[in-house]
Amino acid sequence: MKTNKLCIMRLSKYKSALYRLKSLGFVRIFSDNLADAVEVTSSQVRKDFSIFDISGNKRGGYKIDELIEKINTILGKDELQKVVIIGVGKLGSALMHYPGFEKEGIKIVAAFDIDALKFKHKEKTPVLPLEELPEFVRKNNIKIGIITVPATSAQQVVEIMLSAGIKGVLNFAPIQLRGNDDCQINNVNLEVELENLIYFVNVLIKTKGK
Amino acid sequence: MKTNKLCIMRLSKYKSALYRLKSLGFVRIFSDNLADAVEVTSSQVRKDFSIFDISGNKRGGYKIDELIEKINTILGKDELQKVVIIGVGKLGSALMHYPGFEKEGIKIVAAFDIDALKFKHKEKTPVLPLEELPEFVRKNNIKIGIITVPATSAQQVVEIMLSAGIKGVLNFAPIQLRGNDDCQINNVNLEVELENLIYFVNVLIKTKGK
DNA sequence: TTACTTTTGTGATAATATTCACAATATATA
DNA sequence: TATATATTGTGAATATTATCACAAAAGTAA
Ligand SMILES: NC(=O)c1ccc[n+]([C@@H]2O[C@H](COP(=O)([O-])OP(=O)(O)OC[C@H]3O[C@@H](n4cnc5c(N)ncnc54)[C@H](O)[C@@H]3O)[C@@H](O)[C@H]2O)c1
Ligand SMILES: NC(=O)c1ccc[n+]([C@@H]2O[C@H](COP(=O)([O-])OP(=O)(O)OC[C@H]3O[C@@H](n4cnc5c(N)ncnc54)[C@H](O)[C@@H]3O)[C@@H](O)[C@H]2O)c1
Repeated sequence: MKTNKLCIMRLSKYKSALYRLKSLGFVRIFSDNLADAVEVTSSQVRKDFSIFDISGNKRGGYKIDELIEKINTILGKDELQKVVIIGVGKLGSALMHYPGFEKEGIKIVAAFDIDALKFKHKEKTPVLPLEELPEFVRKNNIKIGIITVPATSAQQVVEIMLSAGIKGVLNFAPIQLRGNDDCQINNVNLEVELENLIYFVNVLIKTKGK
Repeated sequence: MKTNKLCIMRLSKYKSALYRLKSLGFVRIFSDNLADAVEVTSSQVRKDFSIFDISGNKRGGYKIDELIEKINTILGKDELQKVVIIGVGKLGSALMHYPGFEKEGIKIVAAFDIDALKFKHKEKTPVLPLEELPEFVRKNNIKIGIITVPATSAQQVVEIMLSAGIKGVLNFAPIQLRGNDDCQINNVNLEVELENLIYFVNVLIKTKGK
């Protein structure tokens, strides 16, 4: 079973589109419709599905409910995913209180900081001292953590997370983190995203000029 | 000149690594060092450079200052990039006040919302009514906008932006936006990012089990 | 029931992206 | 200055990803 990051991201997008289409009253769907919704080709959709042995009905398409369920299973969403956030600054607290994650079965169960002013032991999503992270992670069997600390602290934080047993990190600090083979580190680098956009807009403007 | 999105993103990362290496006292750099810093292969670095006719010295590597300048030129960073934000909620205001963009020559010059409670006409980065966006964009020759409104408003907002003359959109709403050939729309979908991470962590845990 | 149409599923093919490998050459060394 | 060595720059080779194209299957209509 060959998979790659882009393929998995497309699965997420298919799922999201399927929820929308379902709420619009659709019960069955064709690769064509999904392709439109996600802006890929229909053979891309079918190929992605075939990689995961998702099959529909020739001429009948796919049943939306079944499809959503299969994709959720592939994406490991059968159970609620518990996630912690490290760094409760501007970005961290925006993420912490974002209701969109819980709708997707992702629950921010706690956050950690080193600034005592940020601590909130009694909230439904507590903000705790960083020292308590290892114990919390072990007790609650947390696998995923989000890093929203300044770049200068990020490497140090990731090391604490790894030794606590975290297996997956989503890092927002604009710096390349060193991990190990036991842990998947993905980066969201918004400076890079903006620069990329600026580049392609410049290309666009130039090629339109002629 | 063949380019692709990943290659441009790597250029951004090289640049970021170069600033760091420079601050550490380096003056010259080899493809090998950069490769380490960005976690790619050294031939990837050299190939990326050769695509843009960036050349170094055989045996002498690259001069950091020249390299930074060349990459900045490619990325269109010779002049300050003015950007607007639409949607001053939790995420939008985090981005609006993030100093990291200005360091990279990206300036958030104004934000727009429909909620009168958010308006701030007198701040250095004003929050203005959405109706004023078209005029502001034209007067200030803005090319880039960031969408941080709820998914339900995003399509409507992007249409206003396009007709105002915006050429590039960074969209944080978890929905596929329709644009046109005159405009580059890039998406940052954090739900998708997290789901992706969860998938690969599950793969990791499974393969470690055996 | 049969002919016709639509859509899937997938091997073959094409396009893209990365790595290899090595000649060319700039610098260091003796 | 001559020799040794490290590093670039890039075609060729490989690997990865996406598209094509069509046989097979399933629904529809007559
Ligand atoms: N704010 C944005 O819009 C934005 C955009 C792009 C990238 N980022 C990146 O995201 C990260 C957070 O940005 P922010 O604007 O929220 O910063 P911030 O300064 O508002 O918040 C950082 C938080 O991390 C905490 N912290 C610092 N060191 C820590 C440590 N060792 N352990 C635990 N907590 C620690 C601080 O107490 C603070 O609460 C930064 O790396 C930044 O570069 C932010
Ligand atoms: N907060 C997060 O951490 C987070 C994470 C992932 C994705 N997102 C996405 O980012 C977007 C913003 O999230 P948020 O948490 O900041 O939401 P929010 O509700 O805090 O803020 C939304 C803002 O947009 C404004 N708005 C609504 N309709 C508008 C319109 N038509 N024109 C201009 N402004 C309008 C609202 O007045 C509000 O100020 C959403 O699409 C959300 O799905 C947010």
